[in-house]
Amino acid sequence: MSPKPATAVREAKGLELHFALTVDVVLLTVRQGRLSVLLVERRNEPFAGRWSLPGGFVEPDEDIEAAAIRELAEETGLDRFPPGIHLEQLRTFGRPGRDPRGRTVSVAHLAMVPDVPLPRAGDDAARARFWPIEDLLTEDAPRLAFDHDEILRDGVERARAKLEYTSVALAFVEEPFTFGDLRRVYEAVWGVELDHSNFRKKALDNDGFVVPLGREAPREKGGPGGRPADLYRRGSAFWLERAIIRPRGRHESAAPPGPNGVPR
Amino acid sequence: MSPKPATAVREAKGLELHFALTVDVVLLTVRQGRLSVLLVERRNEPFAGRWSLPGGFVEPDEDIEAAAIRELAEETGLDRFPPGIHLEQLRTFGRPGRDPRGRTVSVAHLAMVPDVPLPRAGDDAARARFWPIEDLLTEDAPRLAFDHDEILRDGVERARAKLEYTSVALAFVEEPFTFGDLRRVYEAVWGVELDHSNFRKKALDNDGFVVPLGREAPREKGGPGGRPADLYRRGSAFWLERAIIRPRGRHESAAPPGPNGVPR
DNA sequence: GAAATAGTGTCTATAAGACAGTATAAA
DNA sequence: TTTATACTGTCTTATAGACACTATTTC
Repeated sequence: MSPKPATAVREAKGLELHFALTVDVVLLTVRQGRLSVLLVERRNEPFAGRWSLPGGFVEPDEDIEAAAIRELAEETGLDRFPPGIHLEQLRTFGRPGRDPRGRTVSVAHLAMVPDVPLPRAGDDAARARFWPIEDLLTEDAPRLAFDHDEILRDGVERARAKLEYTSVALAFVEEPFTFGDLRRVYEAVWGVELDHSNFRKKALDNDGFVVPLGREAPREKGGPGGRPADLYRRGSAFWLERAIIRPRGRHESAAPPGPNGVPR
Repeated sequence: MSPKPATAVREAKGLELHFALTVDVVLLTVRQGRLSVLLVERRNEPFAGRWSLPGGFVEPDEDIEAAAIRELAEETGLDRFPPGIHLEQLRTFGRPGRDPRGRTVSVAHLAMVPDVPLPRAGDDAARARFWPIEDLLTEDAPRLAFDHDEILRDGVERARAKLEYTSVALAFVEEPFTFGDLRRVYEAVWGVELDHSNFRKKALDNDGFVVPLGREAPREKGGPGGRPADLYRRGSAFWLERAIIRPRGRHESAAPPGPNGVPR
């Protein structure tokens, strides 16, 4: 089915077009051992000068996911997505009043990428940079534009949970990678230290998670010493047969009740 | 912040309102030992006469979740939600062309309720009834309106997964309930048989999952015999400390790749 | 009595976690 | 040599699953 022009849509019988639709993206990466998110400094009102998640309006005949990819490219210069990138819908935020300009509904996305080069600022963003999560989810952190603080918290929690039972951690590393690389991803996202030996055992217990390349990584000169590590590439499995569970309380606490008085 | 009238919204600077916004609800329940979903027969075009998920347009100044609750009430007569009901966002569907009338974006929701009385048809729906899931997810099942087949599959899979690591199964039972009641919920949603003894052990291992009431249920006359069961009510925990895992392959298979070539 | 359902306990296989020991590199 | 990292194996404990046994009801 081909999309209709906006004029035809507007005149369609019984269809009232009251909403502006946007996409926002929580783009996570691991840099220098810290889970970080890409933020852009807003150039225009509302919230000019405030930091926000990259995003923008969906075009009238554009698919939602395509809009998320396009906005990432326009605002950050990430115009060619690295292989293995993960992109999924997070949740849709549509509280009346969340945008002072009027009724906008935002489909939030979660993306995970390897440690890519620093993005350049695009048309809509004055500046774009990665922020360590630990510098944002505190009391005295800068408040983000719109309801992006809430979206960011949702995205981080989704990522932390999803590392347990899927292979999305692989989206954070570039091939080939070592078990050390992969373990440091888990440690950065979860903010914990993991036992080398047990981590390897659990990862290898999951068929199709990682594939050994049978070679050894040369150590970088100037770095620390140590035995060269075996190299791996991403396997084909998405769901892990045996979850790699976070140490301690697997889920921190009970979720806050939603508007209906029900935990989400 | 108070919502603005639609006219003000439409004239807001730089805000083009190209989208109609709808909500759809996958309302699940367990009836006669079978996981079932509420469907309504459409009265109006498009897809008049086809079965669809209950749902409809979000009003210009209405919160999205409130719209989901309102539509359920209007279309099904479920105007007073039973206590313990669960309602959460599922995913947003916005492919251009999914609604032949023009560009509509639907925020799909997942709801779980106890075995409530048969709903009555409302204004927008000719008929409303519960359909067993097993009669819908097969090859020769009736095709639902719009992309509701896909939404339904998403909702059922979400519910099946969420029974493992949260207490949402409690949304399917009325208080007080027995371990037999609760076990039959898991069996119906997962389509498996569970060992009585081990199920009880695992449920009781989770603090705050269920609370014993210290009384015994009288057996119904006319039914099968058996020792009267202890009664329980819902506990306060939402996340389960120790997941109650499905037998066999916990996740059936790898997810199909999304538009970006990446599993969701 | 038989059949059905509920509650309790026990045994075994497996998985999780702690940790010791060996291997190979840089400085 | 010391330090740092990687790989391998072992031991203990915890959990999962199978299943036996008892308890209390209907028919």
